This record gives sequence, structure tokens and C-alpha cells, in this order.
Amino acid sequence: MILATWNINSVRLRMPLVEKFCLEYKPDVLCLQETKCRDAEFPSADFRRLGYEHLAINGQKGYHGVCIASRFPIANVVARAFCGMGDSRHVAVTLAGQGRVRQPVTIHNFYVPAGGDEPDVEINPKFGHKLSFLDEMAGWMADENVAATRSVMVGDLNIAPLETDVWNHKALLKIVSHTPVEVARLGKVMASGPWIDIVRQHVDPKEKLYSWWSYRSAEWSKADKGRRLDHIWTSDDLAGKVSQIKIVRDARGWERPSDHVPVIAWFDLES
DNA sequence: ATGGTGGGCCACCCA
Repeated sequence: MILATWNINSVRLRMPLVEKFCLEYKPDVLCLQETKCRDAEFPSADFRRLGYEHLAINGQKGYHGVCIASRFPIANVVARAFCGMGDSRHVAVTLAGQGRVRQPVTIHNFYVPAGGDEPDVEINPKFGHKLSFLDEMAGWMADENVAATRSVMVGDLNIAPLETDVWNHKALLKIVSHTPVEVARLGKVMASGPWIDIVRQHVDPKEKLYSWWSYRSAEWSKADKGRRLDHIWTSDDLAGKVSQIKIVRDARGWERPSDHVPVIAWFDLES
């Protein structure tokens, strides 16, 4: 089972890139963030044509929006609202246990608030919202035992936790996405269950690794001022079933790209 | 320290 996560930054605008990616990497399950359209405007027919007949969409007009597109049947679709707001930042499904997925697997797809520019809750409510969102995630995941067994959590978490998840650790310590306060909050989310950062299990933490490069930086590849904001975690029972990981860096150089690139995990769930 | 570039959508919001 091939699972991918990608902040697409407008699914309608970038449907040609979604198609290119799906034809090249053949993900069975594709989790998108920042779809930026209402459910009725989601290009569902295009996904069905590509073989993704099972869609769980949680969209809203103009902002945010997440979806899970699957070749396998899905059940138990849940879209939770966080922080008492109407933002579409979460959707979850369970893949039925059949065929190449022998037993059910639950997948959570998150788009964590970016948090604004100033890492100070006193003057920046967006930063407060981000921290509250993470606290609520941690509490809810612990209460619901989300990570207990056969679970995957993916998404744009808008935090680069490790020193090697950013191009310059010292320079970014006061930059939202890499502040110690956020990294500690993300640590609490991870401690809400037996979660494993499966990408870092496959890529040495000493190696630099990014999934996002700002639109504002010229020559993104040469300057390489990236951050690893996009994540795939699994419950510990699934960690040994991941055979390969890839971050599709090339996608940042495609025509009219998203500022994020896909992250892919290959699972062996047949045994 | 500043401003740089992209979304949605039509005055600015967001990243």
C-alpha cells in the first residue's frame, strides 16, 4: 500500500500536477492539504478518472481544506473541528481490511495552523491558535487512543522539529515553525500514543531533509533554504511494515508548483 | 531590517 501526503495549495489549480504525480508514483491513498475549495467544487470526477473512487473531503471556501483520496474502500469518515472554529483542518478514514490491506488501517490527515509571523501569543493570536490546536490534538489523540494500533497520521504540521529539518537551526530558532515552544508542543502530540516518525526512521536524523521551500526565495534549489513541515507518523505496530520513504523534491521544480512537495511511504500490509 | 512570491477572489485575507 502506497500512501502519500501533499500540501497542494489549491487542488483545482494544480490538478494537472496531481495527475502527473499519481501516474508517476501510483499512490493508493493520497492525503491533500490546502485544497482551498468547497466540497461541491472539489474535482471529484478527475480523481475518480485517476482511479480514486473513494473520497473523504473536508473543504471550505478559499482557505484550508483537506481530503483523502483512496483506491481502496473507506469507512468511518470523521472530520473533527478544532479550537471551536469551523476551519477544515482534519479528516480521517479507515481502510477496510481486504486485498493488499489485510486488516483495517485508520488514517488521520491534518493541516495544522501556520501560526503567523510573530512567535508570541501576547501579540499574535495566530500563534496562540497554533499552540491551542496542538494541545487539543494531543489531548484528543490521547483520549481517543488514536495511535493505539494500526494508525497513520499525516499532514502539513507546519513544524520542523529537528535541527536537520531546517536549513539553519540557529537562524530559525525564533522563526515560527521551528521555535522550541512549537517543537515541545509537537512532542506532546507525539507522546499522545506510541507514534513513530516513520520518515526519520528511514532517513538518518543527521541528514538535512526538507519538504517545503518558500515561494519568496529565488533559486529555491540552489539556495536550498527548506524546512521539513510535512510528516508521516505510524503507530509502532506498523513501523516495521514501512519498506521505503521518499520526499519528491523534484516536484518543487514542476510547472506552477506548490511550495510543498509530496512525502510517500510504502507499506507492506499483506502479512 | 526588509521584502521578496504565490494562493483565493475582487478588498484584502492567507501562506
